[in-house]
Amino acid sequence: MFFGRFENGIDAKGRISVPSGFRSAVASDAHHGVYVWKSFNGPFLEGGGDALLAELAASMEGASLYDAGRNAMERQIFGGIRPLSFDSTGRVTLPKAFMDHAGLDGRAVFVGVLKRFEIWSPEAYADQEAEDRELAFKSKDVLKPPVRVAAIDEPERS
Amino acid sequence: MFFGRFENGIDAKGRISVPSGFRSAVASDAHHGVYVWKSFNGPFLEGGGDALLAELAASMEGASLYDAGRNAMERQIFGGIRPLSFDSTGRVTLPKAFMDHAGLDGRAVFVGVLKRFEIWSPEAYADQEAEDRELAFKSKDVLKPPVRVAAIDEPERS
DNA sequence: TACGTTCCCATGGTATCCCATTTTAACCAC
DNA sequence: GTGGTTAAAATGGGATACCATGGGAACGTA
Repeated sequence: MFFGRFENGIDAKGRISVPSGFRSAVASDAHHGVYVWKSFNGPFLEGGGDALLAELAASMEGASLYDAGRNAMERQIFGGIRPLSFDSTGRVTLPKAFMDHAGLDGRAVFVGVLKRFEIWSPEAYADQEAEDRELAFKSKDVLKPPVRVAAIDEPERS
Repeated sequence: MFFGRFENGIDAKGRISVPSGFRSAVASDAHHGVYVWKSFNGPFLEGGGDALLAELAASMEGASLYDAGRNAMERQIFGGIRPLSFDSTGRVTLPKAFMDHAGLDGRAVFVGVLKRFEIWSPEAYADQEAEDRELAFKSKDVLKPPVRVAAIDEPERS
């Protein structure tokens, strides 16, 4: 499970430390690292561990094998997934294309959303957050979370 | 289940003893600790155990994985949650950002509210309590609680 | 040769762990 | 009820390990 917001630096080689809490969330996986892809939902990256891949595969089961939408989504998601390995200090190297997609430059924000996590540029995340606040408020009756959504603040350095 | 009011100290490292009754409430959880987040509802923290987390996660089910409202709410809620682990004596260390949100400085009040608990600064809690007492009194006929609301007293040292 | 990628080691800061002490609460005997 | 004994809880501080980050060496490829 991935929790919390953390902002870390990206060095000249494209390396970034994965927050330690995120690392321990995938510590028992066969793959010593995380799977990351360009979100087709916006200018950010998504990622997760072995468990997430299984869930994504399962969520495709509903549609027919040759449904056009399913195939498009499969290509988008699975075709674009890159397994990134941790180095000895827990960093991964982001492919340049990923950084371009998310507009990353120097720093990045990790956001844990249980089974997944997202990687945003600090600027894009600030914008998205404002939108999220409104959307979450509108959706609160549909999703009925046990806590009320009202205010949000800065991600912290990990 | 979390019950009672307890006031404990926060040391220079940001550590605070979780009341032993609260610890035993999550003793059987997989996570040896509690999940805490900044309340969306005021200047205090909220927390709970695995059971509460499962309830939060369940409230997200039903919407498509990429429903915009769900995504927004996931980022807002889970992005703000931090799992805090107990040390060998049952303390957790509060992130600085959390202490700022709740205005904590030196001491804090734990309030058990069944599935959840709240963490207040003693001053903010005193204010809130005065308000609560009045509100609870006004609402007693509307809500028809099975127990009578009459008097409230000091939080005890745990 | 020039460049990119992958290891490897070094460092400063922070948080975690461990041990010791104090305080509080619970229990028992009288 | 009183006093004393014991166990549990809360607190304090120092040592240690971990985290995030920077840079260099080795390797492969264009």
